[in-house]
Amino acid sequence: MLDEIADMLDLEGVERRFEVLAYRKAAQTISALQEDIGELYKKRGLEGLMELPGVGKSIAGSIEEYINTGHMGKYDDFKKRYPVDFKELTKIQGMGARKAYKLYKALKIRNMSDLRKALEKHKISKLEGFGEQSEEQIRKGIDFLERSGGRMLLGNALPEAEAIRDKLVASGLADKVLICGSTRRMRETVGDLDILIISGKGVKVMDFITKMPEVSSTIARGPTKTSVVLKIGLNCDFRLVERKSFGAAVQYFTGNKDHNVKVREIAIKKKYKLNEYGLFDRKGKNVASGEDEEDIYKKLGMQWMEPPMRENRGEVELSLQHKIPKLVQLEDILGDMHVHSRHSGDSTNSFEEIVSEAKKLGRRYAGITDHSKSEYMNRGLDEKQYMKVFAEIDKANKKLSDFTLLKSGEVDILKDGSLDINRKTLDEMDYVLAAVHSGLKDPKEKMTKRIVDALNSGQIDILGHPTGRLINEREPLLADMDMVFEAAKDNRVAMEINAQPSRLDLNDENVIKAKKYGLKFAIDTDSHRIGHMQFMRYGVGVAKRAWLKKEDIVNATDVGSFLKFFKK
DNA sequence: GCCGTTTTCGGCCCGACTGTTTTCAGTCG
Repeated sequence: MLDEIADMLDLEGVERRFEVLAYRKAAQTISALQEDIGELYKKRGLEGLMELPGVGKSIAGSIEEYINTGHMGKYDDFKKRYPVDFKELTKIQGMGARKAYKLYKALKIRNMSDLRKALEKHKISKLEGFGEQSEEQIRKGIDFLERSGGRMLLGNALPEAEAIRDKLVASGLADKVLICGSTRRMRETVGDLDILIISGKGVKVMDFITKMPEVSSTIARGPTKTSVVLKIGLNCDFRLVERKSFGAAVQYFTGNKDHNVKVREIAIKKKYKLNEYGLFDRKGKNVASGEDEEDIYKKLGMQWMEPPMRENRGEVELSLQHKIPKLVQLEDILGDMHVHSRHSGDSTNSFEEIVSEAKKLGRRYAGITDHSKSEYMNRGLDEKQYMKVFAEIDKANKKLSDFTLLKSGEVDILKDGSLDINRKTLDEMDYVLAAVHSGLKDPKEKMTKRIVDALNSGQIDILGHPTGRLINEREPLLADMDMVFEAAKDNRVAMEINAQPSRLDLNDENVIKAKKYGLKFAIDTDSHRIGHMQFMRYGVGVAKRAWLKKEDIVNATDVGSFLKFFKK
């Protein structure tokens, strides 16, 4: 709502542009909040709200009003004047509030369905300020939205699943609860949640589930299976089995489908039958212990593997040969090479906060990677400012005995393939992380040359979020990844696996490809807030899906070995 | 509308890019 108020304020004219900024900032703070804002208000009242950065008396008042009454007067008033679904329409790439409002004024378009009708009649291209290409772009934007629609980021789905699991366990009604499906396989997006339960109190469990505050409606409800729609807009299937079937059920509900088909074929060859209740011989006798997934695989002559491998990408064959690799684990990650600090504009983290959180998470070093000067919006650093930050890092390190802060920067790769920070300053960095942030729509040839030139400069150690994609929001940049990986190999540049849930960049498929070139990887959180440092598990998920081992990861070693790797 | 303090007002980010124009508006980051 605050974001939409900002949209509508924006339409009021330039003189209100600072109010727009204020509302945007408040909206951002609240959406990044770990805690539910209703809970915060309950605990700390209006004062608690006003302590949030960017939330002052007026906005806090609006939030309070909304929590207490379900309405926000300011929002409602604006909506009367601008009866347009900006939230929906601005999801279309290239469509902002102004264009949306123009469409409303000219064609009375209020929402997506109005817009579709206008597109069908080719009305858009005839409007002043719009043309054939604009119409086509809008059409493409809607297509993209639809293609990505329905699947939720793992980073949103997994915490929701965990919260539900924890409540079920805490209720005392369930003996065992396990999150299965694509969530367990750590897919980057999740179509629905699958939660498996062992309980002797089936009816009570299902009662409990359908009354959970997370649930908005019930689709189906039976003694062993209940399907609900969650308030976050995701379906969730609950499946209840007996203890003796748990292992088989976990295997079955974890998938994926193709993997399961293969495993079942193996069962048939061995004259067994595998279903979600167990592994049975011809006489119908359960031959696996059943309580444990590993035993199912073992009885089939297979080696158990972690769920992220189960995508039928050759893991079944490997498992039959007992050659499943030992995958990198979250605990192996000792450093976080991409952390923003308060020295540039889009983060508020102090060194003290970063160190304390990193230590809590078992890390032993972290690289400070504030934006470089081309990121005007984020008040990126110039050479002089970097040197100042480095001096502060030196100072901070003197006080640290069991942790090391490293000097780095998230340096911009400019349109001509050069870096926007001079060599002298880059040489002062312990390692250089570079990334493309602008001109993301460059044609393939140009973009490839740009990145390859940058890699060939010999000044880069880690290529940050190499494809620039934002899941469900922005397509990856066009570049010939084979040429990029080749150049990275020649220059000993590691690829980042950016663990931000909306990035996961490189993704699993690109990691598999890059690994064939013998490249190494840095799994980084790209933290802009302290809470982001916990995103590491999503990056490790990508690594596991690409079968990476500890040796493949440059930050799964001590700080000395990490630095040695990049010595050129 | 928020914030910090050189504190109760003045400042708040701004250039690139696109598609539309023919000098710019809108969007993005």
